[in-house]
Formats: sequence, structure tokens, C-alpha cells
Amino acid sequence: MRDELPTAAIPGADLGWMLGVILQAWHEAVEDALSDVPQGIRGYRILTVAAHHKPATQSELARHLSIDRTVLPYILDELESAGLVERHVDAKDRRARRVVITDDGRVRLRRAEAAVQAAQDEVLAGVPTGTRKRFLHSASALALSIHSAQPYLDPCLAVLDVVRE
Amino acid sequence: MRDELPTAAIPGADLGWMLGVILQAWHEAVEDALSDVPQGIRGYRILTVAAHHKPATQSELARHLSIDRTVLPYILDELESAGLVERHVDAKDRRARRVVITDDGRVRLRRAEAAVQAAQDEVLAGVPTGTRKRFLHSASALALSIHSAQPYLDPCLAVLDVVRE
DNA sequence: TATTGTTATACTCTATAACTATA
DNA sequence: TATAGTTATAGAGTATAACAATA
Repeated sequence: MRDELPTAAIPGADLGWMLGVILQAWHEAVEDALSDVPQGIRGYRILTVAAHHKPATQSELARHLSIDRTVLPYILDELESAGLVERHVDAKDRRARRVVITDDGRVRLRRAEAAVQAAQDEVLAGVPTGTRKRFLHSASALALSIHSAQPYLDPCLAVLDVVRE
Repeated sequence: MRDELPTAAIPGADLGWMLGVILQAWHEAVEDALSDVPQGIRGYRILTVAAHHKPATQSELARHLSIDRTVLPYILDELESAGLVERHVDAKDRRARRVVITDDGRVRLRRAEAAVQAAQDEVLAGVPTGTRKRFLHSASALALSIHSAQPYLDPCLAVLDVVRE
């Protein structure tokens, strides 16, 4: 370990600071691009998971979004009253609700995905293609490494367990 | 543009999500390692800037930390009453206070830097050295690209204007 | 008895507004 | 008049606690 760290190169610009700068720019750009999706980025993520994974329960969604489960109801209420998702009682465990995306939800998601992609491209536009690729790939590897090492007994979301259509 | 994006590869794990996972892990580990520094990460960053840059005003520090200037007083109060920094009235503009680090502050910072480094190493330990290096370098390039494109008329902090001892 | 989802409440954090002292 | 720093207050966001339904 003890790599050639940019941390040492620019005092005050530690890794956390750098990631904060990037993430903040990403958030602003993407939140802006998602003005027509209820609850913005959170609503978008819920739609994404609902569309591409097998229906998750609210607890699973909460863990995936890294928020408390008590925050979910009002987010889902908005998505549901906008007709983008539905809460289905799980047949095997009638306490749990599976969040299912509607046809309208899929249409809205499709538009949103394009908008998010465009916004993200703009955030990344300041560095050359090679740097961009290296950043996306290494960030992906690192995030999955951290995520899969989470001490959850009950795993957050089987991120790799994707339902391919 | 339109690179081979992990975004498309793993639905629900967009760039913002990945950075959030990494940054959260970093925050937890580092905040933990900085238990003896008043105000944790923020206190640490203030000490770092005060030690390695020419003394910044509180407005400059606020912008560097991406917080409102009204949040700084209570942070500085703690650092000052712990004897780690001092507020010096700027001779050229008696309204402004320059935040200066004390000798005790430098000692505390030295310990803190080692602790932060160790914590960060642990966060990054899950991926191979090459990935780690690529991540740190590309993140650095991207963060500086975004940061220098900020629409501040009054620049946040001349990150490159470092005072080398 | 434990867990899912829900609601109400309390708490934390942040930003807004108003003030002072300088410019 | 505008800006740096400060303070008090209001607002947004979050978690804590208590509840009903189900396991």
C-alpha cells in the first residue's frame, strides 16, 4: 500500500474532498435533469431497481438507497400517486410489499435514463476519454468491493442478480 | 463520449450510487480515525489548509469546505478553544480573520494525517494496487477539472497555490 | 417474540435574516 | 453601499419511538 497518493500532493484536497466535489457536481447536474421524476434521484433509483431487478421489498430498497426505512413511505406515496409504481403484497410474506414498476413508470424511466446519461457526460467532460474510462471502471470495482464487504447479514440488494429481459 | 459505462452494466448502481458508497465508507472510516480532532473531518481539513496554505479567511474556508459561512464560527470556536488555531485580524482588511494554525495544531495534525492515511488505505484495500492508483489519479484529475470550472468569481481556494516549507 | 410497513415526534443540520464592524 | 464575521431563528432532512399487521 502507500501508493503515490494525490492526497499528499495537494494538501486540503484529500480523497474525501475530491469525491465530494465530484459527487456534488453529479448530484446537481442529475437532480436538475430529473425535474420531472418525483423525488428526483431517489425516485429514479427506485424506478431503476424496480425495472431491472426482481421486485424488491421496501426494506431492501431502503438499504440500497442508504436511507432509513421510515423515509421510504412518503417517497413511494409520490411515485405511486404519479402512477409510476405499485405496492404489491408479497404472497409468501404478507407483511412485505414488493415495489413493482408500471408501464407508465417504464416510459418515464426511459426518458430519465437518457437525461441522466447526458447530465453525467457533462460532469465528466472536463477530462480526456482515457481518464474518464479509468475513473468509471476503478470506481465501479471499488464500490462493489466495499458494498459486498458490508456487514449486512441480510444483504442489501443482490446487485448482480439482475433480471435481463 | 458514451463510454463503456458501468452505469449500463449494473442497473441501480449508477455513478452517483458508486461514489456515494465509496464516500460513505471513507467518511465512516476517517471520522472514526479523527475522534480526537474537534469537529472531525471538517476540523481536520481546516487544520490542513491552515498548515499547508497561506492563511485563509473564513469565507475562503467555507467555500473550500462547501458549507455556508454561518456554519464556520462554531467550528472555529472549538478548534480555537482547543488551542489548535487562532483567528488573526487581517492587517490589510480589518473585517477579515485569517485562520492560523498553532504549534499544538501542527502536532495534532501530524498525528491526524497518519490516522487518515491508514483509514483511507483500509477503505481502498479491497481492490488491487493498479485499480487503486488509477482511481486516485483519475479522481484527482476529475475533481480539479470540476473545481476549477466552478463559477466563483472569487475563487474558492487557490488549491495549487501551496506554501511549501 | 420478531419483523414489515406506517405514522408522529424529536433531533440534527443547514440556510435565512438581521446585526456589527469595517471598507 | 457592500462585505466579513457573528448570532438567533426557521426550515429541511433524518432518525427514534410507538403502533398495527403478520410471521
